[in-house]
Amino acid sequence: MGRPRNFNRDEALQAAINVFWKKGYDGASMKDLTSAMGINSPSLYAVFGDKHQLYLEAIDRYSNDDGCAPLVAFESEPDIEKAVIAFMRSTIDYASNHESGSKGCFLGNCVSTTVGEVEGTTERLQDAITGADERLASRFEKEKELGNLPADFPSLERARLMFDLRQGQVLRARAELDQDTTEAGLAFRAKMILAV
Amino acid sequence: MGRPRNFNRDEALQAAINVFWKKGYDGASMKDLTSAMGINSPSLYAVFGDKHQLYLEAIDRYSNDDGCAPLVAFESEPDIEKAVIAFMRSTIDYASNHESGSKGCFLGNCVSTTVGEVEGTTERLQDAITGADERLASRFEKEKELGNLPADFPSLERARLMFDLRQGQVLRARAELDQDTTEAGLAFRAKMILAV
DNA sequence: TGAGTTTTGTAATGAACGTTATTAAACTGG
DNA sequence: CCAGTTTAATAACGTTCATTACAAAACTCA
Repeated sequence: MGRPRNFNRDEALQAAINVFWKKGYDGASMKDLTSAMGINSPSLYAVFGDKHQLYLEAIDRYSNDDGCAPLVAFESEPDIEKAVIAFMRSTIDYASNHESGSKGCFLGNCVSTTVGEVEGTTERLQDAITGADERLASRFEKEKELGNLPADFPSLERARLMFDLRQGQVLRARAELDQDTTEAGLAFRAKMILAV
Repeated sequence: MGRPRNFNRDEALQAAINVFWKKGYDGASMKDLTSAMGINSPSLYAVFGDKHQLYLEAIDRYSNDDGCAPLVAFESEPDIEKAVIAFMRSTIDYASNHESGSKGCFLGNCVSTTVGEVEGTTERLQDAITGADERLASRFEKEKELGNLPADFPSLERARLMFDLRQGQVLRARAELDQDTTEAGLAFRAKMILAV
């Protein structure tokens, strides 16, 4: 069986992500996947291997793309305090208003459901978490060099703090709780993260 | 079909919780459930209705029992700062070393996988979250009355902060990341939560 | 002990699962 | 326009799913 010709592999993968995101690994049936991706099952097997490989590829793709939207927001705002707020606001927005209609964070769902259950997920998801920690921390380090943060600022510790807070916001979004409530107190959180 | 006589309903329900916790709603097969619960499927249907009702009952039971172990730890420690630390330490310990071998938090998994997908879960899980917020906040209010916290202390906001932090710790536990790393910086978090 | 009822175990149900063989269609180069 | 090859769709595979009918065993109370 050869590969299909005129279809967009990236779009199909994105569609698969949305299905896995909404229904989980076990909850997503091949029928759910193929109909969302606009291909038949033989094509899916030809292009992606099988359901399991497709899932791993979905994780990789999301990790390098959508998943780090808040990180990008954090890195592209020059002022560090505004950057922290941008990170959290982006998290909330992304987790509540994603175009696919899915709520929360795909990677967070993967952690909840497949670590220790589906082969190959643990390493990927651990890397995603520690990678985010380090990426946040490196921005803090840069600010220290610039003199915008004190020399004894514990970058990694605060990066983890920031990331942990994020998970609570994601949980509330996924539970479809009021988004405005979640936004309240955001300024204090930013100050706190940056406090010595 | 009548109800089985000599088996412990509570133990069976707890076993079901552990299966759902580890495998999720879709991932848990009736075979997984019945063999863990030590009953045959006809008995399960007689006692709990069906898989769906069993799941809802598992949520209720966990909400009123295991799920609030950190809340109890928080409420039973007299000193408020130590209480905050006790809450977080209990969270970490519970999420990493539960006797069942399951990692993270069952309710967190439920939110990730079944809100909007399995009927009856959304209200329950929303109540669990906001209920925890309020229970934490009420302790803060009590401390305010006692003069241990300033009169303008924003109890609910800090309760939410505390709960959100918890989710990050739970995520790391579920991802099987180093527990000690998660414990580091705990003292700062407590001070921060209580800061004006 | 023995009739009647309740509990337990087995087995069968139809549907849906992931996966693949097979057939039909579309495109290619000559 | 036709032979050869690549892509798409259908249909079938065996398995497992949640659920239930049914048969065997155990207990209750006389």
